[in-house]
Amino acid sequence: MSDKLYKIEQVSNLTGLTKRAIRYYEDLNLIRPRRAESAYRLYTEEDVEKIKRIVSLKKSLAFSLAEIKQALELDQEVENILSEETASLATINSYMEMIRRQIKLIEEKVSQLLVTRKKFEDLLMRLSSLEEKVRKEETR
Amino acid sequence: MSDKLYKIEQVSNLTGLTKRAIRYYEDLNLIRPRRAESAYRLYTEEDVEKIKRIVSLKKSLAFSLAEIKQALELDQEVENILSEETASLATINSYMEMIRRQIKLIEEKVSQLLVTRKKFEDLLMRLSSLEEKVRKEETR
DNA sequence: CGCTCGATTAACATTAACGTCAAGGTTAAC
DNA sequence: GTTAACCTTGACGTTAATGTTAATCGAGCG
Repeated sequence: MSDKLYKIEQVSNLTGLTKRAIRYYEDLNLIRPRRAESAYRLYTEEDVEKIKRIVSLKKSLAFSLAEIKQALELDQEVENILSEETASLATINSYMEMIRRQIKLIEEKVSQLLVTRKKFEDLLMRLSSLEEKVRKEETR
Repeated sequence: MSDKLYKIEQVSNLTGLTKRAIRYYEDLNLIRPRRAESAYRLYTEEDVEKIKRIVSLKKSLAFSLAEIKQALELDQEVENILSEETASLATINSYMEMIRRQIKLIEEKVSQLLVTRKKFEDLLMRLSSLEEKVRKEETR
């Protein structure tokens, strides 16, 4: 089961990447889809899962200087409001909303990173078991 | 006190950025150093702190596709080792070390992000107090 | 005063990560 | 069997974030 093969546009829909980006990732050897006789790229479920993992890792990246600037400006504006104490309720609430959005963004990145960390920790534990086993066999 | 002014090379040493990058950030209006009569840029302690904050935010980013590829490859190699069970102790230990390094990297990024989140949460609480105060004054 | 070191702007170069054609094959529906 | 919708491989364009080089100016030292 699950030997379904996808063409690139479907993969694009499934992953949110553009077709161009998907081909680019192949240039970088991040993925290696097989080919039909027609030379069409054919992606397995596994390929798609791998691309989704890449997307998730990339999302925990995405902090351009422009975004950093926005965050710092938001910070500064709020500091001004706090020191002047002359803002309207509407203004205050709108800034609170903006900050909440920033916090949410950060939390998404953090949780992406934690998923990745967990994967590595699992690998570490499994390697540790293997090491113990090998060690025992050697001293046999 | 602390009205010391730095020239660009000193700032470069203090922050780890190149002079070019520092000037570029000025182009983006991320920083606004004052100028000497000679047109030399002069940076206050505050300027330097701000730049350090930018660097820290940038570091919690830094996950290029090349790095993602490395991580995925490491993952794959380890999976192979685990399934084959033929690796030497030395191999196993070296992979464990590589994984530990990846985990450390991730944890650094996470803690950077958490610092930033905490700053925003502080702002949120302070805004919340201000809101309450304003609300009371309005219904007075 | 001249020399050297460091600062300035300007401008062109580069790398990553795609976007955007163009020219041509493929597939599926009618 | 032709047309529309999708695929392919170039190849050149673009944006962010710098690197690099050139030409010029200022500062401090002997």
